[in-house]
Amino acid sequence: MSNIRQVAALAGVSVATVSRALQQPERVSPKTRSKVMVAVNEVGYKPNLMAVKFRSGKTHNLVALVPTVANVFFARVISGMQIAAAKRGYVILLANTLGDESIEASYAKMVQTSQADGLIQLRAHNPFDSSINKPGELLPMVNACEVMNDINCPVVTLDNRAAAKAMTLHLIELGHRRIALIKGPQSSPLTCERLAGYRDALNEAGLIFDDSLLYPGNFTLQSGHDAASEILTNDNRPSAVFCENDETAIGAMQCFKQAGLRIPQDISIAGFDDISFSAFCDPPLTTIAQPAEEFGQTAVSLLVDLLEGKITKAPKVIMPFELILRASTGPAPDTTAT
Amino acid sequence: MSNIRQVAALAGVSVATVSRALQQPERVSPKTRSKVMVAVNEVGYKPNLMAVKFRSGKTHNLVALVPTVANVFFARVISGMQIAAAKRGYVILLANTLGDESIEASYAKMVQTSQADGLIQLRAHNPFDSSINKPGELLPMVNACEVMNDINCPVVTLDNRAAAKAMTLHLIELGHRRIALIKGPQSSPLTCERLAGYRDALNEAGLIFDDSLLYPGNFTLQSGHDAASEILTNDNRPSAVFCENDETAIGAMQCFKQAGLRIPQDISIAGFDDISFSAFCDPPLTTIAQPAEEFGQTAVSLLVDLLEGKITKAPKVIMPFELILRASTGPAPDTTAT
DNA sequence: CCATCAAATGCTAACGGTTACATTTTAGAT
DNA sequence: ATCTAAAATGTAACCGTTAGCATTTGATGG
Repeated sequence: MSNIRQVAALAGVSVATVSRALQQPERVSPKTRSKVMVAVNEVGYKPNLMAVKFRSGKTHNLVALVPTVANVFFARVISGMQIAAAKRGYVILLANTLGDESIEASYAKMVQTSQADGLIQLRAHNPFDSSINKPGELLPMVNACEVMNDINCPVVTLDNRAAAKAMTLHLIELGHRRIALIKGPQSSPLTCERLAGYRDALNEAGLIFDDSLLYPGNFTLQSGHDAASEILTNDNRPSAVFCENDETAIGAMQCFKQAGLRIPQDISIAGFDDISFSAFCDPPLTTIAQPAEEFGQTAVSLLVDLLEGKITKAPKVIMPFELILRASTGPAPDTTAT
Repeated sequence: MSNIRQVAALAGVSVATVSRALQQPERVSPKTRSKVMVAVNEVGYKPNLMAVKFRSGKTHNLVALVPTVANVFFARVISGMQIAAAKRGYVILLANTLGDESIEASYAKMVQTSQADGLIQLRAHNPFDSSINKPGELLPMVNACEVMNDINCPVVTLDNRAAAKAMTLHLIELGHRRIALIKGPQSSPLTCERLAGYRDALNEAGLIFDDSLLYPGNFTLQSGHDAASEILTNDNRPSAVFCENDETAIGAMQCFKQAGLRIPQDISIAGFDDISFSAFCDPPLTTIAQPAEEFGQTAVSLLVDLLEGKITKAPKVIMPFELILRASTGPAPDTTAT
């Protein structure tokens, strides 16, 4: 591997001149510049960027803590992060943490060991150990999607409560009175927020909250399927099911259909996220669209701003959601009899 | 940010001793070691790994060129790469290339600029410029999933031709005589290999190959849906459709169902990849399971072996596939009449 | 008490760039 | 031709760590 000294020797100039010829060509005479370029090509010189990063103290790396890369929604977020990072000259170091705090901590340590400048966390948990805290300074981090409310860094999120309320109201307007909710993991704040929105809607419509209509889930296809078979055993079966994400809804949908129920004639199903598969279910799934790519882009953009000293206060960005009405939700069966 | 000199000063020893106390504790007396540890904790010393990497010339970073992170199959591969990389002390730098050769090239350059030690390419294209070629040396790269056959590096793949043949034979055994094929992108070798396997099966069964049964696709849900509506306009409609991946199959399935066809009674559908959604379709999708996570793990493992000089010849690893028979394929409609 | 040797520790030169500062060259004005 | 200022180039310190070699310390045996 050639280095700048070899180039300098070959071109018959000093290393400083080579460096300048490459970084600030206007500061070098055209003649020297071309001598240098010839030498560069001759030896196939490529600057060692590890040395540059070490010298400058800036790595231009960003760690992304993602609970599960294999989750379609997160995949879209990652995609957005990539785009924004590339645009601003940063690289994403992807960590598939499986929600494990020790894995998160080990990747967070990359920031403290100067391997990365900052971190994006998609889960509501501070991955840093306390040694990183500087009084009055923001953490070198952005918390997106599933966020903490008392964290000292920029935050990008969605009004999950309002979104869940909107969806529940949609089901209520269709005449549904008994609406099941298949929840996400207990530990996730998203689960609580969406549950709160669901309750808000019931309250507003004057419906009573019945916790026998709450079913556990964990955002996977299988958990949706399992919850659905539980629902089928309910003597007083709900006429609609709101699932806290699309995977759960798709899993549930399969179960209902295989049990011979028609969707939405016999039971309505709604999801959350609007992953690509949701538009290609049969019937297509009513859901809440989240701007997943924009989540990633905004998170990166805020983080870079923070790292480059362009912001000193931690903003809280609320992204918009959209109710996507498709064919999986319809009037409640008994509504017609009313 | 504290450095090793501050620790040394505080502990009253030389920097070399601090370094040794941390890297090879047995080479330092217990007394000194504890003095050093006290000082380390005192100043909150964390070694600057950028400096270490620069010094050692090894970054322990691996670039992964992934056509689309948002593709469920690739997401599984990435997950496998992560696991294997973490196990061997490497970090994955994820590049979402969108199949764009200039984006690939820009990330490949990270290897040549000492920002990464090696690269994993999931597409059949050499992302390096020729300057990296060393006579008689392997490229610092592993090519996985969709592979080139004349590339000077380890390769991890599946016998796509045999797999496609097996699936086609399965459909033929069910009595299907007219089997459509929804292809992947023209540019992908996978498309050709799977097509070849499809033809092999037809030949073996003595069926004639009819290229009006070939439909273009690009591995997306939408393209499956589009191809299916084309198929519906075919006067002599095929009784089975083999899709070159599961997304395509799921898109096609929706189209057929919405057109009132029953699956598999009216038309059989088969996919390729066995993504998680395939088991949760209605009906569940017959497909070819690929060991996606193992692809990623094996690729990383081979690459690390190569980088650490443990292999000098480029192996070609063929991963096993498995025919997963589910309910989306069944006897051909006219077979019953036979 | 000294010689010998091993263990422990220290000193310092790398690694490959960048950049502040010093020095030389060049061009323009007189 | 001479002076001056600007442009071009060179010199060397620096970033934080490691590791080879030199030196010191301490233990062992005679």
